[in-house]
Amino acid sequence: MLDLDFIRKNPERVKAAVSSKHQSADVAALLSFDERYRQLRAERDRRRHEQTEKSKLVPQAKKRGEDVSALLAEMNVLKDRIQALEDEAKALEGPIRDILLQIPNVPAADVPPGSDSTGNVEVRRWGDPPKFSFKPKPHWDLCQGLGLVDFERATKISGSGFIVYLGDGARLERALFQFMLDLHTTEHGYTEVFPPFLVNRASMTGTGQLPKLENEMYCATADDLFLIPTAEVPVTNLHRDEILQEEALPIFYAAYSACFRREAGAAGRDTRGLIRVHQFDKVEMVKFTRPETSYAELESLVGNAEAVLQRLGLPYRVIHLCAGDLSFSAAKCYDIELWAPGVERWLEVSSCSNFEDFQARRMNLRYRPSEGKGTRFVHTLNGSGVALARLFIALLECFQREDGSVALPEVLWPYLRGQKELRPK
RNA sequence: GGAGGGAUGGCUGAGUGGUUGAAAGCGCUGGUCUUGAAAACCAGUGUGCCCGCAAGGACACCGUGAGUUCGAAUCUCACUCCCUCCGCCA
Repeated sequence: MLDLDFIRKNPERVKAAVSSKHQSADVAALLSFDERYRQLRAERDRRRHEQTEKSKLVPQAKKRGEDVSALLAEMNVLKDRIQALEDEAKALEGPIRDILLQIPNVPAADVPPGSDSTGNVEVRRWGDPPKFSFKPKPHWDLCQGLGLVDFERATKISGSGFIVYLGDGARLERALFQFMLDLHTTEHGYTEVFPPFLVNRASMTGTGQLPKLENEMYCATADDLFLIPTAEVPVTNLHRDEILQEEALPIFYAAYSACFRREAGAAGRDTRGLIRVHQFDKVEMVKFTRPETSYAELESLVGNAEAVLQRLGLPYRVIHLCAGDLSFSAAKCYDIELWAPGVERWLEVSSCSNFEDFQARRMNLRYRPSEGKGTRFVHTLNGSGVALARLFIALLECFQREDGSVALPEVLWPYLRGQKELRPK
């Protein structure tokens, strides 16, 4: 959420951000509610002051044996007046907060203009797409031939969009996220976290999934808990409602989690294979930083995600998202896409974002500067490091051989008890 | 699931209707003293929000939300969380 004072002073910039992110929050209404709210509060505060002063007279008068009934009558009128002011102000708090929660973050100054993905800018590429002397197969054929996945039974036990990994498939999945976690925790300075996969409403609101994306998430209604769409939610909320010491910053966490998404708006898209599924595995990186360093930290965060792909030897490109393609909470975001030669598509496997103080404000996460007074909001960042299923796809499709076998990258061998390739059984 | 107990500032802990945002101690920061440190002593030390250029001032906050009262940390109700014991359980 944005600073209300910032909105008061920059209404046009905020309105521009709302429309560039295709949102519909009513900034003008917010400002008029806010104006009225402050009037009411000021009046109430004056009456309260009066009340406090007068209430002190009661015991004094009683002590002198005076009749206090006139004073009490006066106080009763005052009390009703305060109550009325209070009620009217309270009634405005809900609408103010509702609108505030619906206003998206303002894109950073260097974010490219543009209203959709066509405005995105490719920043760099790494690696060459593999050349094949045969027509590379899509991953679902490779999975079939190698016996890695059982799509039919997954549908039977859960429904479409769910995956059962079997045998080498299950081992490869586990090897991949274990490799990624090890890389980030041993070489990139992240502390490993294993979070809950169900979180409460306050956590979902803190990172910005709620109130807008309620329909995108699986909800355990009996307990009002949500299945996490990404480990970003539990991990970023670790420090919700805290005041950190400046010396504690920056904090880096890396977490594996399963991720659950209803994909309600994407029904019918990418129905085949592993491209778009309701449950997938992901290693997520989360950073808490001082405001001054957050953009430098965003660059190194992207680098940490790229390191995963470089070690695996998978070609990718980094995309700087334009304003219109930026998510609700992000101020700046890079996507990393892997080339998947079987399906002949670039697949998004990472999204690295700086939220500046947008999430911190929602979750009331601050730090105390070692110099100077008061508190400041921390900056939060996160990035996939990286998302499975799609990584799994690219790996199979890039390293496939004509006979249907798949070569495994050397960095994974230790995680697979020395196994160097996947062979049809 | 059953039965009890509890929630106060960074921490410990007092406070059961009236200048209590809150005693005391610890911790922390600055100062005095000291060659330096410790000890001792002195001073300071929550957050939010509004008004103000500022100095400063007002208001709110004692788990959360309602209520009683002229006045609530203190009384009432609901909820949440934590602790202890019993039962159940991977």
